[in-house]
Amino acid sequence: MVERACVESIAQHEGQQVTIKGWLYNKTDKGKLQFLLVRDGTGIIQAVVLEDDVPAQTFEAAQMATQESSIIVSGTVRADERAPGGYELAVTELEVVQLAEPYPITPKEHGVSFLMDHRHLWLRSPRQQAILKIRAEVIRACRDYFDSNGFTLVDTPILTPAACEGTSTLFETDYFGESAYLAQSGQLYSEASIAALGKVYCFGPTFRAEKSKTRRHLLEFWMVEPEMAYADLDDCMHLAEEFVAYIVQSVLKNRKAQLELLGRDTTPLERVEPPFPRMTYDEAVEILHSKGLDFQWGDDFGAPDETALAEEFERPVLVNRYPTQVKAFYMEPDPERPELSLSVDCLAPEGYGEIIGGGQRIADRDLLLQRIEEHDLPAQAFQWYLDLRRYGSTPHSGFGLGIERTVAWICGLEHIRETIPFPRMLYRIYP
RNA sequence: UCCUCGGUAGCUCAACUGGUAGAGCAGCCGGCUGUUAACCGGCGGGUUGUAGGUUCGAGUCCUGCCCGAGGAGCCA
Repeated sequence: MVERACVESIAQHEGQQVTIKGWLYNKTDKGKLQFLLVRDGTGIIQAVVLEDDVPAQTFEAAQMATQESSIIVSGTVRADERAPGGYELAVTELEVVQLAEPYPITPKEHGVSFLMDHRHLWLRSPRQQAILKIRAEVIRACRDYFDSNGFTLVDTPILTPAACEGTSTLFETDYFGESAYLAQSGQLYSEASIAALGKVYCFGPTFRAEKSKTRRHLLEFWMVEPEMAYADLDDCMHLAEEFVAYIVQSVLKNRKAQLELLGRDTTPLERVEPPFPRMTYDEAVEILHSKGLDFQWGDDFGAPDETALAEEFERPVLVNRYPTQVKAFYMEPDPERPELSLSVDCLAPEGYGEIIGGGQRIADRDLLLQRIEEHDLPAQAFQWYLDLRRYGSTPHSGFGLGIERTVAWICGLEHIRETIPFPRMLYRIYP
Protein backbone atom coordinates (compact mmCIF):
# COMPACT_ATOMS: atom_id res chain seq x y z
CA MET A 1 0.00 0.00 0.00
CA VAL A 2 1.47 3.32 -1.09
CA GLU A 3 1.37 6.12 1.45
CA ARG A 4 -0.95 9.03 0.71
CA ALA A 5 0.80 12.39 0.81
CA CYS A 6 -0.31 15.96 0.49
CA VAL A 7 1.52 18.42 -1.74
CA GLU A 8 2.14 20.88 1.09
CA SER A 9 4.56 18.49 2.82
CA ILE A 10 5.90 16.73 -0.25
CA ALA A 11 9.51 17.55 0.59
CA GLN A 12 9.32 15.12 3.52
CA HIS A 13 8.69 12.31 1.06
CA GLU A 14 11.64 12.79 -1.27
CA GLY A 15 12.69 9.45 -2.70
CA GLN A 16 9.52 7.76 -1.47
CA GLN A 17 6.63 6.27 -3.38
CA VAL A 18 3.45 8.25 -2.56
CA THR A 19 -0.12 8.71 -3.75
CA ILE A 20 -1.72 12.09 -4.30
CA LYS A 21 -5.47 12.51 -4.68
CA GLY A 22 -6.55 15.70 -6.35
CA TRP A 23 -7.48 17.47 -9.55
CA LEU A 24 -5.68 18.22 -12.79
CA TYR A 25 -4.88 21.92 -12.69
CA ASN A 26 -3.15 22.11 -16.07
CA LYS A 27 -1.34 19.87 -18.46
CA THR A 28 1.46 20.10 -21.00
CA ASP A 29 1.32 17.41 -23.65
CA LYS A 30 4.80 16.81 -25.08
CA GLY A 31 3.93 13.69 -27.06
CA LYS A 32 5.60 10.81 -25.25
CA LEU A 33 5.95 12.98 -22.15
CA GLN A 34 3.06 14.41 -20.16
CA PHE A 35 3.44 17.10 -17.52
CA LEU A 36 0.42 17.07 -15.24
CA LEU A 37 -0.01 19.85 -12.70
CA VAL A 38 -1.92 18.21 -9.89
CA ARG A 39 -3.49 20.20 -7.08
CA ASP A 40 -4.88 18.65 -3.91
CA GLY A 41 -6.05 21.65 -1.89
CA THR A 42 -2.70 22.06 -0.14
CA GLY A 43 -0.61 22.91 -3.18
CA ILE A 44 0.27 22.08 -6.76
CA ILE A 45 2.84 19.53 -7.87
CA GLN A 46 4.04 18.54 -11.30
CA ALA A 47 3.51 14.88 -12.10
CA VAL A 48 5.60 13.55 -14.98
CA VAL A 49 4.31 10.64 -17.05
CA LEU A 50 6.71 9.02 -19.54
CA GLU A 51 5.26 6.71 -22.15
CA ASP A 52 8.18 4.28 -21.88
CA ASP A 53 7.91 4.00 -18.08
CA VAL A 54 4.24 3.17 -17.57
CA PRO A 55 1.68 0.68 -18.93
CA ALA A 56 -0.05 1.82 -22.12
CA GLN A 57 -3.38 2.38 -20.41
CA THR A 58 -1.81 4.59 -17.75
CA PHE A 59 -0.21 6.75 -20.41
CA GLU A 60 -3.49 6.94 -22.30
CA ALA A 61 -5.22 8.03 -19.11
CA ALA A 62 -2.69 10.84 -18.77
CA GLN A 63 -3.20 11.87 -22.38
CA MET A 64 -6.97 12.02 -22.16
CA ALA A 65 -7.24 13.66 -18.72
CA THR A 66 -8.80 17.12 -19.03
CA GLN A 67 -8.40 20.25 -16.93
CA GLU A 68 -10.03 19.76 -13.49
CA SER A 69 -10.52 16.03 -13.91
CA SER A 70 -10.30 14.35 -10.51
CA ILE A 71 -7.26 12.11 -10.57
CA ILE A 72 -5.23 9.88 -8.28
CA VAL A 73 -1.53 9.66 -9.10
CA SER A 74 1.16 7.51 -7.56
CA GLY A 75 4.88 7.71 -8.09
CA THR A 76 8.24 8.59 -6.65
CA VAL A 77 8.92 12.05 -5.25
CA ARG A 78 12.09 13.59 -6.57
CA ALA A 79 13.71 16.99 -6.41
CA ASP A 80 14.09 18.73 -9.75
CA GLU A 81 14.98 22.35 -10.36
CA ARG A 82 12.83 22.44 -13.47
CA ALA A 83 9.67 21.57 -11.58
CA PRO A 84 7.54 24.36 -10.11
CA GLY A 85 8.03 24.14 -6.36
CA GLY A 86 11.25 22.16 -6.74
CA TYR A 87 9.72 18.68 -6.47
CA GLU A 88 7.91 16.49 -8.93
CA LEU A 89 6.27 13.10 -9.01
CA ALA A 90 7.62 10.44 -11.38
CA VAL A 91 4.32 8.75 -12.10
CA THR A 92 3.91 4.98 -12.07
CA GLU A 93 0.12 4.83 -11.70
CA LEU A 94 -2.67 7.18 -12.64
CA GLU A 95 -6.41 6.83 -12.21
CA VAL A 96 -8.92 9.27 -13.65
CA VAL A 97 -11.73 9.29 -11.08
CA GLN A 98 -13.94 11.51 -13.21
CA LEU A 99 -13.11 12.89 -16.61
CA ALA A 100 -14.04 16.55 -16.42
CA GLU A 101 -16.05 18.14 -19.23
CA PRO A 102 -14.40 21.15 -20.91
CA TYR A 103 -13.73 23.49 -17.99
CA PRO A 104 -15.12 27.01 -18.34
CA ILE A 105 -12.36 28.77 -16.42
CA THR A 106 -9.22 28.46 -18.49
CA PRO A 107 -5.79 29.61 -17.34
CA LYS A 108 -6.42 32.82 -19.30
CA GLU A 109 -8.09 36.10 -18.46
CA HIS A 110 -11.74 36.30 -17.56
CA GLY A 111 -14.14 39.11 -16.79
CA VAL A 112 -15.66 39.76 -13.38
CA SER A 113 -19.18 38.90 -14.47
CA PHE A 114 -18.16 35.56 -15.93
CA LEU A 115 -16.12 34.65 -12.89
CA MET A 116 -18.94 35.62 -10.53
CA ASP A 117 -21.36 33.42 -12.49
CA HIS A 118 -18.88 30.59 -11.99
CA ARG A 119 -17.98 31.37 -8.39
CA HIS A 120 -18.48 27.70 -7.47
CA LEU A 121 -15.60 26.85 -9.81
CA TRP A 122 -13.61 30.07 -9.41
CA LEU A 123 -12.92 29.11 -5.79
CA ARG A 124 -10.50 26.46 -7.09
CA SER A 125 -8.06 29.01 -8.49
CA PRO A 126 -4.83 29.59 -6.54
CA ARG A 127 -5.69 33.21 -5.87
CA GLN A 128 -9.10 32.38 -4.42
CA GLN A 129 -7.61 29.56 -2.39
CA ALA A 130 -5.13 32.01 -0.89
CA ILE A 131 -7.87 34.47 0.02
CA LEU A 132 -9.99 31.73 1.61
CA LYS A 133 -6.97 30.63 3.63
CA ILE A 134 -6.37 34.16 4.85
CA ARG A 135 -10.06 34.63 5.65
CA ALA A 136 -9.96 31.46 7.74
CA GLU A 137 -6.86 32.75 9.51
CA VAL A 138 -8.51 36.10 10.26
CA ILE A 139 -11.50 34.30 11.75
CA ARG A 140 -9.27 31.97 13.73
CA ALA A 141 -7.33 34.95 15.07
CA CYS A 142 -10.56 36.71 16.12
CA ARG A 143 -11.74 33.71 18.08
CA ASP A 144 -8.32 33.07 19.48
CA TYR A 145 -7.91 36.65 20.69
CA PHE A 146 -11.23 36.81 22.51
CA ASP A 147 -11.06 33.26 23.86
CA SER A 148 -7.61 34.03 25.32
CA ASN A 149 -8.61 37.38 26.82
CA GLY A 150 -11.53 36.51 29.04
CA PHE A 151 -14.36 36.81 26.55
CA THR A 152 -17.05 34.15 26.24
CA LEU A 153 -18.62 33.36 22.89
CA VAL A 154 -22.36 33.94 23.19
CA ASP A 155 -24.33 33.39 20.00
CA THR A 156 -27.05 35.85 19.07
CA PRO A 157 -30.17 35.14 17.02
CA ILE A 158 -30.32 35.58 13.28
CA LEU A 159 -34.11 35.73 13.16
CA THR A 160 -35.19 38.79 15.09
CA PRO A 161 -38.60 40.24 15.88
CA ALA A 162 -38.12 43.89 15.00
CA ALA A 163 -35.85 46.49 13.59
CA CYS A 164 -32.93 47.29 15.84
CA GLU A 165 -32.25 50.39 13.85
CA GLY A 166 -34.72 52.60 12.08
CA THR A 167 -32.76 53.82 9.09
CA SER A 168 -31.34 50.52 7.91
CA THR A 169 -33.29 48.26 5.65
CA LEU A 170 -33.93 44.78 6.91
CA PHE A 171 -34.55 41.55 5.06
CA GLU A 172 -38.03 40.49 5.98
CA THR A 173 -39.11 36.88 6.20
CA ASP A 174 -42.25 35.01 7.18
CA TYR A 175 -42.33 33.62 10.70
CA PHE A 176 -45.50 31.52 10.63
CA GLY A 177 -47.67 34.47 9.81
CA GLU A 178 -45.63 37.06 11.65
CA SER A 179 -42.88 39.22 10.22
CA ALA A 180 -39.36 38.39 11.25
CA TYR A 181 -36.14 40.05 10.15
CA LEU A 182 -32.63 38.83 9.51
CA ALA A 183 -30.23 40.24 12.07
CA GLN A 184 -28.18 43.32 11.27
CA SER A 185 -26.13 42.95 14.42
CA GLY A 186 -25.92 40.86 17.55
CA GLN A 187 -25.00 43.81 19.70
CA LEU A 188 -28.26 44.40 21.52
CA TYR A 189 -28.37 40.76 22.56
CA SER A 190 -24.72 40.89 23.59
CA GLU A 191 -25.62 43.78 25.88
CA ALA A 192 -27.86 41.28 27.66
CA SER A 193 -25.12 38.65 27.77
CA ILE A 194 -22.54 40.88 29.46
CA ALA A 195 -24.67 41.04 32.59
CA ALA A 196 -24.30 37.28 32.76
CA LEU A 197 -20.67 36.86 31.74
CA GLY A 198 -18.93 40.25 31.89
CA LYS A 199 -17.08 40.11 28.58
CA VAL A 200 -18.66 38.40 25.60
CA TYR A 201 -18.44 38.29 21.84
CA CYS A 202 -20.71 37.11 19.10
CA PHE A 203 -19.71 36.08 15.64
CA GLY A 204 -22.02 35.45 12.78
CA PRO A 205 -23.52 36.56 9.52
CA THR A 206 -25.39 39.84 9.33
CA PHE A 207 -27.79 41.01 6.69
CA ARG A 208 -28.46 44.44 5.28
CA ALA A 209 -31.00 44.99 2.56
CA GLU A 210 -29.36 48.17 1.33
CA LYS A 211 -29.10 48.93 -2.33
CA SER A 212 -25.42 49.57 -2.00
CA LYS A 213 -23.34 48.92 -5.05
CA THR A 214 -19.76 49.58 -4.13
CA ARG A 215 -16.58 47.62 -3.62
CA ARG A 216 -17.03 47.82 0.16
CA HIS A 217 -20.55 46.44 0.52
CA LEU A 218 -22.16 43.03 0.72
CA LEU A 219 -25.76 42.26 1.59
CA GLU A 220 -24.66 39.31 3.72
CA PHE A 221 -21.42 39.64 5.63
CA TRP A 222 -19.76 38.38 8.79
CA MET A 223 -19.17 40.47 11.83
CA VAL A 224 -17.44 39.77 15.13
CA GLU A 225 -18.72 41.90 18.00
CA PRO A 226 -17.18 42.08 21.48
CA GLU A 227 -19.12 43.70 24.29
CA MET A 228 -17.80 44.52 27.78
CA ALA A 229 -19.50 45.48 31.04
CA TYR A 230 -17.83 48.20 33.10
CA ALA A 231 -16.00 49.52 30.08
CA ASP A 232 -15.85 53.06 28.74
CA LEU A 233 -14.87 54.49 25.36
CA ASP A 234 -11.16 54.37 26.20
CA ASP A 235 -11.41 50.69 27.11
CA CYS A 236 -13.20 50.14 23.82
CA MET A 237 -10.50 51.86 21.78
CA HIS A 238 -7.78 50.00 23.64
CA LEU A 239 -9.44 46.69 22.86
CA ALA A 240 -9.90 47.64 19.22
CA GLU A 241 -6.23 48.42 18.62
CA GLU A 242 -4.96 45.34 20.44
CA PHE A 243 -7.45 43.17 18.59
CA VAL A 244 -6.79 44.50 15.09
CA ALA A 245 -3.03 44.30 15.59
CA TYR A 246 -3.37 40.69 16.75
CA ILE A 247 -5.31 39.74 13.63
CA VAL A 248 -2.82 41.36 11.27
CA GLN A 249 0.19 39.88 13.04
CA SER A 250 -1.41 36.41 13.01
CA VAL A 251 -1.90 36.57 9.25
CA LEU A 252 1.64 37.82 8.73
CA LYS A 253 2.96 34.96 10.84
CA ASN A 254 0.82 32.11 9.55
CA ARG A 255 -0.16 33.05 5.98
CA LYS A 256 3.01 34.49 4.50
CA ALA A 257 2.84 32.26 1.44
CA GLN A 258 -0.72 33.31 0.64
CA LEU A 259 0.07 37.02 1.00
CA GLU A 260 2.99 36.54 -1.34
CA LEU A 261 0.84 34.71 -3.90
CA LEU A 262 -1.54 37.67 -3.83
CA GLY A 263 1.37 40.03 -4.41
CA ARG A 264 0.59 41.88 -1.16
CA ASP A 265 3.27 44.32 -0.02
CA THR A 266 3.46 43.39 3.65
CA THR A 267 5.44 46.40 4.87
CA PRO A 268 2.31 48.47 5.64
CA LEU A 269 0.90 45.48 7.54
CA GLU A 270 4.05 45.05 9.59
CA ARG A 271 3.53 48.55 11.01
CA VAL A 272 0.15 47.57 12.46
CA GLU A 273 1.11 47.59 16.14
CA PRO A 274 -0.64 49.29 19.06
CA PRO A 275 -1.15 52.03 19.98
CA PHE A 276 -3.05 53.35 16.97
CA PRO A 277 -3.25 57.08 16.29
CA ARG A 278 -6.43 58.64 17.64
CA MET A 279 -8.30 61.76 16.73
CA THR A 280 -11.65 63.24 17.48
CA TYR A 281 -14.31 63.85 14.88
CA ASP A 282 -13.62 67.58 15.25
CA GLU A 283 -9.94 67.05 14.47
CA ALA A 284 -10.87 64.84 11.54
CA VAL A 285 -13.07 67.59 10.10
CA GLU A 286 -10.18 70.04 10.44
CA ILE A 287 -7.92 67.66 8.54
CA LEU A 288 -10.50 67.33 5.77
CA HIS A 289 -10.81 71.10 5.53
CA SER A 290 -7.04 71.55 5.52
CA LYS A 291 -6.87 69.13 2.60
CA GLY A 292 -9.41 71.17 0.73
CA LEU A 293 -12.33 68.75 0.96
CA ASP A 294 -15.81 70.19 1.07
CA PHE A 295 -17.19 68.73 4.29
CA GLN A 296 -19.94 69.95 6.57
CA TRP A 297 -19.56 69.46 10.33
CA GLY A 298 -22.32 67.11 11.46
CA ASP A 299 -22.28 64.87 8.38
CA ASP A 300 -20.96 61.34 8.39
CA PHE A 301 -17.79 60.66 6.45
CA GLY A 302 -18.14 59.32 2.91
CA ALA A 303 -15.69 56.93 1.34
CA PRO A 304 -13.43 59.67 -0.08
CA ASP A 305 -13.35 61.37 3.35
CA GLU A 306 -12.34 58.14 5.09
CA THR A 307 -9.58 57.59 2.55
CA ALA A 308 -8.31 61.14 2.99
CA LEU A 309 -8.19 60.72 6.76
CA ALA A 310 -6.58 57.29 6.72
CA GLU A 311 -3.81 58.35 4.36
CA GLU A 312 -2.54 60.75 7.02
CA PHE A 313 -1.36 57.76 9.04
CA GLU A 314 0.60 54.57 8.49
CA ARG A 315 -1.48 52.59 10.96
CA PRO A 316 -5.23 52.22 11.37
CA VAL A 317 -6.68 55.34 12.95
CA LEU A 318 -9.32 55.56 15.70
CA VAL A 319 -11.72 58.42 15.02
CA ASN A 320 -13.86 59.11 18.07
CA ARG A 321 -16.68 61.30 19.37
CA TYR A 322 -18.90 61.60 16.31
CA PRO A 323 -21.93 63.87 16.44
CA THR A 324 -24.86 62.06 18.03
CA GLN A 325 -26.96 62.69 14.94
CA VAL A 326 -24.87 60.45 12.67
CA LYS A 327 -24.66 57.53 15.09
CA ALA A 328 -27.08 54.92 16.37
CA PHE A 329 -29.71 55.72 19.00
CA TYR A 330 -27.96 53.82 21.80
CA MET A 331 -24.68 55.77 21.82
CA GLU A 332 -23.76 57.33 25.15
CA PRO A 333 -23.45 61.11 24.90
CA ASP A 334 -20.17 62.78 25.79
CA PRO A 335 -20.79 64.27 29.28
CA GLU A 336 -18.67 67.30 28.37
CA ARG A 337 -20.35 67.92 25.03
CA PRO A 338 -23.77 66.26 24.79
CA GLU A 339 -24.00 66.90 21.03
CA LEU A 340 -21.22 64.35 20.64
CA SER A 341 -21.39 60.60 21.25
CA LEU A 342 -18.81 58.34 22.88
CA SER A 343 -18.38 56.51 19.59
CA VAL A 344 -15.37 55.29 17.68
CA ASP A 345 -14.66 54.07 14.15
CA CYS A 346 -11.46 52.38 13.12
CA LEU A 347 -10.37 53.35 9.62
CA ALA A 348 -8.00 50.98 7.88
CA PRO A 349 -5.03 52.41 5.96
CA GLU A 350 -4.58 52.37 2.20
CA GLY A 351 -8.10 53.52 1.46
CA TYR A 352 -9.91 50.51 2.88
CA GLY A 353 -12.17 52.60 5.08
CA GLU A 354 -14.14 51.69 8.16
CA ILE A 355 -13.46 48.22 9.52
CA ILE A 356 -14.74 48.84 13.06
CA GLY A 357 -17.66 50.82 14.43
CA GLY A 358 -18.57 50.97 18.08
CA GLY A 359 -18.45 52.89 21.31
CA GLN A 360 -19.99 53.27 24.73
CA ARG A 361 -23.71 52.46 25.08
CA ILE A 362 -26.32 54.43 26.95
CA ALA A 363 -26.58 53.09 30.50
CA ASP A 364 -29.49 55.21 31.71
CA ARG A 365 -33.00 53.91 31.05
CA ASP A 366 -34.73 57.26 30.76
CA LEU A 367 -32.24 58.61 28.24
CA LEU A 368 -32.39 55.41 26.22
CA LEU A 369 -36.18 55.56 26.12
CA GLN A 370 -35.99 59.17 25.04
CA ARG A 371 -33.65 58.23 22.18
CA ILE A 372 -35.88 55.36 21.09
CA GLU A 373 -38.76 57.80 20.86
CA GLU A 374 -36.67 60.43 19.07
CA HIS A 375 -35.76 57.83 16.45
CA ASP A 376 -39.42 56.78 16.03
CA LEU A 377 -38.60 53.23 17.05
CA PRO A 378 -41.30 50.98 18.51
CA ALA A 379 -40.63 51.21 22.24
CA GLN A 380 -42.63 48.07 22.88
CA ALA A 381 -40.14 45.98 20.91
CA PHE A 382 -37.34 47.36 23.06
CA GLN A 383 -38.81 46.58 26.49
CA TRP A 384 -36.32 43.80 27.07
CA TYR A 385 -33.49 46.11 26.01
CA LEU A 386 -34.71 48.80 28.39
CA ASP A 387 -34.93 46.17 31.14
CA LEU A 388 -31.14 45.82 30.96
CA ARG A 389 -31.00 49.41 32.30
CA ARG A 390 -33.40 48.56 35.14
CA TYR A 391 -31.59 45.56 36.59
CA GLY A 392 -27.95 46.28 37.28
CA SER A 393 -27.06 48.70 34.49
CA THR A 394 -23.35 49.45 34.04
CA PRO A 395 -21.28 51.62 31.77
CA HIS A 396 -20.50 49.30 28.90
CA SER A 397 -19.07 49.37 25.42
CA GLY A 398 -18.18 47.29 22.46
CA PHE A 399 -17.73 47.30 18.71
CA GLY A 400 -18.26 45.31 15.57
CA LEU A 401 -15.52 44.37 13.13
CA GLY A 402 -16.45 43.52 9.54
CA ILE A 403 -14.60 40.37 8.54
CA GLU A 404 -14.77 40.94 4.80
CA ARG A 405 -13.48 44.50 4.89
CA THR A 406 -10.68 43.35 7.15
CA VAL A 407 -9.76 40.51 4.81
CA ALA A 408 -9.91 42.84 1.79
CA TRP A 409 -7.52 45.22 3.51
CA ILE A 410 -5.07 42.56 4.66
CA CYS A 411 -5.09 40.88 1.24
CA GLY A 412 -4.91 44.20 -0.60
CA LEU A 413 -7.95 43.41 -2.76
CA GLU A 414 -9.76 45.82 -5.06
CA HIS A 415 -13.18 44.49 -4.15
CA ILE A 416 -14.78 42.88 -1.11
CA ARG A 417 -16.57 40.26 -3.22
CA GLU A 418 -13.52 37.99 -3.31
CA THR A 419 -13.26 37.80 0.49
CA ILE A 420 -16.33 35.62 1.04
CA PRO A 421 -16.90 32.26 -0.66
CA PHE A 422 -20.31 33.10 -2.07
CA PRO A 423 -20.91 36.86 -2.00
CA ARG A 424 -24.44 38.21 -1.80
CA MET A 425 -24.56 41.50 -3.66
CA LEU A 426 -27.12 43.77 -5.19
CA TYR A 427 -28.87 41.82 -7.96
CA ARG A 428 -26.57 38.84 -7.56
CA ILE A 429 -27.49 35.79 -5.51
CA TYR A 430 -26.29 33.03 -7.89
CA PRO A 431 -24.57 30.66 -7.30
C1' U B 1 -32.67 55.63 -6.62
C1' C B 2 -28.97 58.56 -9.54
C1' C B 3 -24.44 59.11 -12.74
C1' U B 4 -20.82 56.81 -16.11
C1' C B 5 -19.31 52.75 -19.12
C1' G B 6 -20.43 48.22 -21.42
C1' G B 7 -23.23 43.64 -23.83
C1' U B 8 -19.97 40.56 -30.87
C1' A B 9 -17.78 32.56 -30.96
C1' G B 10 -17.42 28.65 -24.59
C1' C B 11 -13.71 32.82 -22.73
C1' U B 12 -10.86 37.61 -23.63
C1' C B 13 -11.36 41.05 -27.27
C1' A B 14 -11.11 43.42 -32.56
C1' A B 15 -14.13 45.09 -36.76
C1' C B 16 -12.25 53.22 -39.74
C1' U B 17 -16.77 58.59 -41.23
C1' G B 18 -22.74 52.71 -41.89
C1' G B 19 -20.50 48.56 -46.92
C1' U B 20 -19.14 40.32 -47.21
C1' A B 21 -18.16 39.52 -38.60
C1' G B 22 -12.20 38.29 -37.23
C1' A B 23 -8.02 36.91 -33.87
C1' G B 24 -5.93 34.59 -29.53
C1' C B 25 -7.24 31.06 -25.95
C1' A B 26 -10.50 26.80 -24.93
C1' G B 27 -12.53 22.24 -27.85
C1' C B 28 -11.50 18.36 -31.71
C1' C B 29 -7.51 15.89 -35.11
C1' G B 30 -2.14 15.34 -35.96
C1' G B 31 3.28 16.22 -34.28
C1' C B 32 7.00 16.73 -30.41
C1' U B 33 11.25 13.29 -24.00
C1' G B 34 11.67 18.94 -19.84
C1' U B 35 7.03 21.84 -20.41
C1' U B 36 6.29 26.38 -16.90
C1' A B 37 -0.51 30.62 -19.28
C1' A B 38 4.50 25.26 -23.80
C1' C B 39 5.01 25.19 -29.01
C1' C B 40 3.95 23.78 -34.44
C1' G B 41 0.14 22.35 -38.36
C1' G B 42 -5.10 21.57 -39.37
C1' C B 43 -10.65 21.67 -38.28
C1' G B 44 -15.36 23.12 -36.38
C1' G B 45 -17.48 27.29 -33.93
C1' G B 46 -22.11 33.54 -34.54
C1' U B 47 -30.24 35.22 -34.03
C1' U B 48 -23.62 40.87 -32.72
C1' G B 49 -28.48 41.28 -25.21
C1' U B 50 -33.70 42.39 -26.83
C1' A B 51 -37.89 45.06 -29.40
C1' G B 52 -38.67 48.70 -32.78
C1' G B 53 -36.95 52.82 -36.02
C1' U B 54 -33.73 55.49 -39.89
C1' U B 55 -31.25 53.57 -44.46
C1' C B 56 -30.35 50.64 -50.86
C1' G B 57 -27.60 48.48 -46.75
C1' A B 58 -26.99 48.57 -39.32
C1' G B 59 -22.36 45.03 -34.92
C1' U B 60 -21.84 50.39 -36.10
C1' C B 61 -26.81 55.68 -36.05
C1' C B 62 -31.75 56.77 -32.99
C1' U B 63 -35.56 55.21 -29.09
C1' G B 64 -37.53 51.84 -25.38
C1' C B 65 -36.52 47.63 -22.42
C1' C B 66 -33.29 43.70 -20.15
C1' C B 67 -28.62 42.38 -18.10
C1' G B 68 -23.71 43.50 -16.25
C1' A B 69 -19.53 46.58 -14.38
C1' G B 70 -17.61 50.98 -11.81
C1' G B 71 -19.02 54.91 -8.62
C1' A B 72 -22.44 57.95 -5.64
C1' G B 73 -26.27 58.04 -2.32
C1' C B 74 -27.37 54.78 1.50
C1' C B 75 -24.57 52.09 5.19
C1' A B 76 -24.73 50.36 14.58
